[in-house]
Amino acid sequence: MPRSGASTRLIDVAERAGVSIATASRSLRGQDGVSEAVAAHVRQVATDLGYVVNVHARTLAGGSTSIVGLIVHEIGDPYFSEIASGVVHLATARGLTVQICHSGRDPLTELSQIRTLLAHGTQAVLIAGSGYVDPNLQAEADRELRAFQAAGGRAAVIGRHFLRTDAVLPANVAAGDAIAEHVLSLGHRRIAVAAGAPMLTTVEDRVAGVRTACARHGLAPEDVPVVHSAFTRDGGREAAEQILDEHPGTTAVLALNDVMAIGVLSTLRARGVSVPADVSVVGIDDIAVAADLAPGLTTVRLHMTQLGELALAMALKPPSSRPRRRSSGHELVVRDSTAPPPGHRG
Amino acid sequence: MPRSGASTRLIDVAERAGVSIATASRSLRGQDGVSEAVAAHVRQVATDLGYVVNVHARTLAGGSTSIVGLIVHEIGDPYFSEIASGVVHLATARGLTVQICHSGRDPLTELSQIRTLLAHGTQAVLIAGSGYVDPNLQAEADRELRAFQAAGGRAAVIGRHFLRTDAVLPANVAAGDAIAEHVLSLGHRRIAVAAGAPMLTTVEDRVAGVRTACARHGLAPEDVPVVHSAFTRDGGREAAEQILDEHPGTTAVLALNDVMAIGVLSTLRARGVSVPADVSVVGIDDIAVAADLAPGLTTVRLHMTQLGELALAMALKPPSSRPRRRSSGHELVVRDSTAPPPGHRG
DNA sequence: CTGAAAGCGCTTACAG
DNA sequence: CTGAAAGCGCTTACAG
Repeated sequence: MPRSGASTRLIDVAERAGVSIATASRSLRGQDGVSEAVAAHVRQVATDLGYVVNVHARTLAGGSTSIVGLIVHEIGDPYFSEIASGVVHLATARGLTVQICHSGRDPLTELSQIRTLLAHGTQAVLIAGSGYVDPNLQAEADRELRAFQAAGGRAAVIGRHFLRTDAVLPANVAAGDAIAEHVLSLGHRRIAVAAGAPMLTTVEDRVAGVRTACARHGLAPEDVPVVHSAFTRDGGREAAEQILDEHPGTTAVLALNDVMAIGVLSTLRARGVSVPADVSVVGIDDIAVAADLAPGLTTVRLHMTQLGELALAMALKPPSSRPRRRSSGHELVVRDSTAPPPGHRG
Repeated sequence: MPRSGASTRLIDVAERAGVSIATASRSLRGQDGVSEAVAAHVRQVATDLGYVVNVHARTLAGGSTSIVGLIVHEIGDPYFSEIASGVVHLATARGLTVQICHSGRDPLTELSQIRTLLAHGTQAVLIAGSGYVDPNLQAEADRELRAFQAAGGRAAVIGRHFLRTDAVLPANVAAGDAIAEHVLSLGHRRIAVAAGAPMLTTVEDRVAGVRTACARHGLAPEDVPVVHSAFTRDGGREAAEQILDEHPGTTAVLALNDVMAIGVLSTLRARGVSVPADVSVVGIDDIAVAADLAPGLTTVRLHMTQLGELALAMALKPPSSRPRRRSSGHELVVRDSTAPPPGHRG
């Protein structure tokens, strides 16, 4: 492994500058308690020698880390890669490095990733991705994060989690409401929902929003079938197949995220169902590619890049006595995948 | 900052297991020189206590690091998020954590990211994304990486770089050849290329492949205009506009990556040009969404996830005396965005 | 303002 | 097979 002994150490700088390592350390960190002349000299020597602090030694000795941990379900998923992009951009601007882990939407994996990040002495950990409906699933993670925060660490989540941390809350309920309201006001009454796993709070919240809008229009829960599948493109395919088979006559499919909507569109295309002439399709998130699908996907913009930036910004602020919560903006983006139902008189 | 004292330490495990920290350390690392019974007991205790090794202490003490650095142009770009996904998956399986940095396709930024990663004592650094046509742009980076590797660090790149490291070479020339050959054999002769910045070796190589195929079919370089723009979706839009304006009569647009192809499709749609009836469009990469565009994008599959895994796997092997090179597989994936040119007798 | 010294948590010769 | 001890490079009380 890279022997740090191979490179310049603080003691080399100190000796060359004719001071103690304590003084050298203080000079380099810009702490006061050192005469400016000495400090300047030390800094010059350090530059000449190409000195770079050993992060491990610094962290172990109690100095601050410059690492931020980010846990995502899967970095290949556009929702998460857009969040990650926001995090990395802000982190870079602040001189921080980002460590990325996969949770795979599994509470146990998530816990072990949290532990890894804490062991790496990250100064902040960010958890992107849905929480779990059953609070017990995150109880252990909550315990770890509280201890971490009690010791001065920082944490923030994106989504509704049962964790005592700062949180950025995507407008999931409002988004569910908005997509349902949109198709309802177009005249649709035979609506089906392509949803991710029911254990996810994101799914629960988006379904709740859909239900609210439906109720407003006089549709009972049993009138609107919800098909649960994986919260992925392939999950969307499966959900669409099930909807077509079990609920023929459906005129609008509400996919609870854009990647599922992509799967839904794929299945409809394969089955020769025209969108939006026969069936309207809606998503949520507005991932970058949503505008470029054909038909362009009607969806709700959740500003993932901003979500990521926001979460990191919160985590970097001094902690408040109680966890902060911030909601993200959201707006319905109407494109070409939705229209009035067939035979509808507009 | 997060005091690691807040969490379980090796000495806690050792005490609880009734052994010395030396024995505990050896047990946990699976080193021999410990009776299996003792080792098993220690491991059990560690698990019970939720012990996670402090990476900084381990590294400082001379153990190996468990961090891998990954430099990408931009994690929000599907090409890179798919590579990152492969890297993170393999890394997780090997008990490694991945640090991600953005290069922004800028040599200077890239250099500073390399420096940061080295200072963090990563055991390996992976550079994904194109190299630069001018070797001088990476001379300093090369120097740093050589020193790093001389000291036992590992490095690998994805793409053609002027760096003395292991390398995974995406089949860029072959891919360029394949897409050109495909449209040429469909009968197209009025072909234009939507390319990224000419300073990138990836662009240079893909253009070279295109030229080769064109030459085979009797087309001179001046017969095939190459429009350079940003290697992004918006770059694709701009390139397509320029092609439509300056080269009317073009029947096939070769976009040098899928995100540019998405931009090209977007512009064609906006301008009312039908794909593939009026104009055929091809991409390269086969990002996940390529299959779900409408029309489905004809492209060359480069297996980015595997590229990422491969690069990490190489970097994790013991170094060879001279840099290794591996080429990736590639295959033309014909979908619905290509057809014979208008009026062509098949 | 400056320095000697303890200690962060771990690994690895070196002894037993 | 097991343990006591040195040491990795740094930071930070604690003395001067």
